[in-house]
Amino acid sequence: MKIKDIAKLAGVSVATVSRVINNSPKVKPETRERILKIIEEYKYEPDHFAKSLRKRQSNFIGILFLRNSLSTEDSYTNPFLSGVLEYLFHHDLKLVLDSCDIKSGLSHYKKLIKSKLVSGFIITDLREDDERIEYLNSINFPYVVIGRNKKNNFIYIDPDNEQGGYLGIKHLYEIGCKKILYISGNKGPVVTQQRLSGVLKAKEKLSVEIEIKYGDFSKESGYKIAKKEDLKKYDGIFCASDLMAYGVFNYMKEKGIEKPLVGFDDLPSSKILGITSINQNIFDVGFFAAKMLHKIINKENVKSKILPVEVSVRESTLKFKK
Amino acid sequence: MKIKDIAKLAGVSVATVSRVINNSPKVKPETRERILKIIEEYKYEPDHFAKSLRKRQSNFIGILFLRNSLSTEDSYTNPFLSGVLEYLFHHDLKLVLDSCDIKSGLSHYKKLIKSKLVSGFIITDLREDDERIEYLNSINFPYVVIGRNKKNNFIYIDPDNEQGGYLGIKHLYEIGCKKILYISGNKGPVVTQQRLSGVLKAKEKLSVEIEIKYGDFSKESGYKIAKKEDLKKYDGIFCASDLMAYGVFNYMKEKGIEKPLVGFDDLPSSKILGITSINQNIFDVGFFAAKMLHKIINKENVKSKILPVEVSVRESTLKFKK
DNA sequence: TATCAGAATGTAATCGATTACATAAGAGGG
DNA sequence: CCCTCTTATGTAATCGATTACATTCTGATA
Repeated sequence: MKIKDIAKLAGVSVATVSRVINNSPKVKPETRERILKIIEEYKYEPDHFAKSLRKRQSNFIGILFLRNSLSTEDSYTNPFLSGVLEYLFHHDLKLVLDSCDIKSGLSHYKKLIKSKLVSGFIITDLREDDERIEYLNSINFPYVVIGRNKKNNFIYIDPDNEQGGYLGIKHLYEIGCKKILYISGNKGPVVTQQRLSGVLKAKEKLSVEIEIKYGDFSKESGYKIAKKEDLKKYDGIFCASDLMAYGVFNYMKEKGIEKPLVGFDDLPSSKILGITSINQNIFDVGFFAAKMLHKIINKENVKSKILPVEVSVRESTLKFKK
Repeated sequence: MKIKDIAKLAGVSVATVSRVINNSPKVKPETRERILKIIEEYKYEPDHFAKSLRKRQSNFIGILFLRNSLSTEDSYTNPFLSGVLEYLFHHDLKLVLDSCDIKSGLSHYKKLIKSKLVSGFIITDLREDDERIEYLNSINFPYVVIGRNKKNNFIYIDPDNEQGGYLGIKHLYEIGCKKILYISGNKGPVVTQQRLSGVLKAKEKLSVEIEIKYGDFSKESGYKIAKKEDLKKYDGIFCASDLMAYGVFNYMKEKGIEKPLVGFDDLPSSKILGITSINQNIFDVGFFAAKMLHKIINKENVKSKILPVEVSVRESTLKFKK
C-alpha cells in the first residue's frame, strides 16, 4: 500500500494525498475527509525511507554507548533511556542505539552523520578533551552532552554535583555531626572536583570540621579507607559514591561500628541497604537531554542545564537524628 | 557528497561506483581500487535512506519498551541491550528503540511495520495471550520473543528458570539443608510456574523437605512472609526473586536470625549484600535474541533457545558450608 | 455574461541510491 | 582480419514519497 494506491482509491492525484498527510492547508475539507477515511481504512503509513529521503531530514537521534559499558552494575542507563524515550514518544522522534569502541568511536559517529541517518546526538561517556566534541563543533552538527568537562565548550546537561556535595555535609551537620570524614573520588573525573567543591563550600558555611581522603569510587577503596582510618575520630562519614559507602558499610558492620553514613548516586542497593544518599534525577537528565537536542536541531536557542539533586534520607543517618 | 560526485571524480558512471560499494564482482580491479581510494579520501558514505528505499530493505530491528517500565530498579535492560548491541555491532544492523503504552502498543508496532522502518522485532514484556504475537504471526513478520507464555506459539529465548529452581534447592541441599522454605512468586507469571517446577523436581530427586509459600516477587512480600513464618522450623530459605530475598534478609537482620538464604535473578544488590542467587546470563539473552532474529529475517531456520543459569555463590550460604 | 482572483488539484521533477538492460571493449579462435 | 563471447562500463528506470509549478475550477464582481 503506497501513496499511489490511496490516490487511486480516492480518485485524486498523489500530490493531494501527500498534502493531506502533511497537513497542507490548501486542500478542500471534503476532499481531505474522504482521503483521511481511506487512509484510516487501509491503515496506510508513508514509507519512512522515502519520506526522509525526499524531505532531507531524519527524525532519528542517536546515542552511542561504549561497547560493554552497559554492565549489570550500571543503574544509570535505564532511567536515562526512559527519560529520553518519554520525550521522543511525544515528538515523533526515534532513537537509534548503537555501540562503538573507544578507539573507532569517532568514525562511527561520522558514518551516522555522513549517511544522514541521524539528525543529532546525545553524547554520553564524556571524556576530558573529547575528540567527538571537536569534530561535531567543526561541522556544526547538533548534539547535547551528558556531563561536563573542563576543556571543551558545548551545551550540556548535568546533575548539580556541587550542590550534592553541599547537601551531603549539610544533612550530616543537621543531625549533629561536627567532625566528618569525606571520602572523595580519585582526582581524574570532573565530578570528583564538583562534589568536593560542594563539600568545601559546606565546610566553610557551616563551619564543620572535615577530613578528606581519596578513594577511587569503588567499593574496595571505601572498605580500605574505612579500615585504615581511625573511625572513632569522626561522628559522620560522607562518600562521593554509593559504592564506596557500601565498602564503608561492610567494614563497619564487620567491626560493629555505628556511624552516620551518606553515599552519593542513590543506587538501587542503597534503598535496600537503607543508606542515605544523594539522588540525581536521571530520568530528568534523559528527558531534558532529548528536549534540548530537539531544540538544537530546530535551531532554537538552548542553554546548558544543571539539574537539582536531593538527599534520599534513610536509616543510615535517620537513626542518629536527634 | 553523493555517489554522483564520486563518479565524476573517478571519471566513471554512478553504476560503477555503486557496484564497488556493493562488492559486485564485475568491476575491473584497477577501477575498483581507484574508486575506493576516492571514497576513502572523501569519506563518502551512501545515504542511508536512499539506499534502504531503493533496496527495499531496512537494517533496523526494533525494540519497544513499555513506557516507564525502565525503572531504576530494573537491572535487566542494561546487560540485555548490551548483548543486543554487541551482536548488531558486528552485523551492520541498527537498533531502533521506542516506547509505547500497553493500550496503544499494537498500533505502534503496526506503524513501524507499515512504514517499512524495521525488518524485525525483539518482543519484551510478554503477556499471556499477547495480541502482538497474534498480529505478527498473521502477517508473518519476523520477531523473536524474550520469555514464553503458555498460550502462543513462537520462537523465543528464555533463561532456564526451571533449572534455576532446581539448582537453588540443590545448592542448599549440598551445604546441608534438610528442611527448606521456598517463597514462590505469585501464580500469574509464567516464571513462577517454571521456577516452582524446578524446585519440586529437586524435592523429589534429592528427597529434601520443602515448604512452599507464595509471595509476589516484591521485597515487602518477602519480609511479610519471613515475619509470619516460624523460621526456626527451617534450615534454609530459597526465594523466587532477589527482592523477596532482600525482604527476608532485612527481617533476619532485625531479629538476629542467621539462616542460609538464596535469591533468584542475581540483581546487582545481591553482590553487594553478599546474597547467593541464581544468575541468568542476561547479556547472552540479548545477544542470542538479536542473532536469532537476524536469522529469522534472513529466512534461515531457527529453533527456540533455553539458556543455562548458574548459582552465584556468596556469603549468605557460603558461611554455612560444612 | 464576461472577467479574474484565489482556491483546489494535477503534472512532473526530485531526493540518492540500485540494477535491468544496452553497449563498448577486449580476448580468443578460425 | 573478422566474428563471437566475455567482461567492463554506461544509460536510464525505479524505489515512494514531496513540492515547485502549471492548470483547472469556483464564485464574486462589474
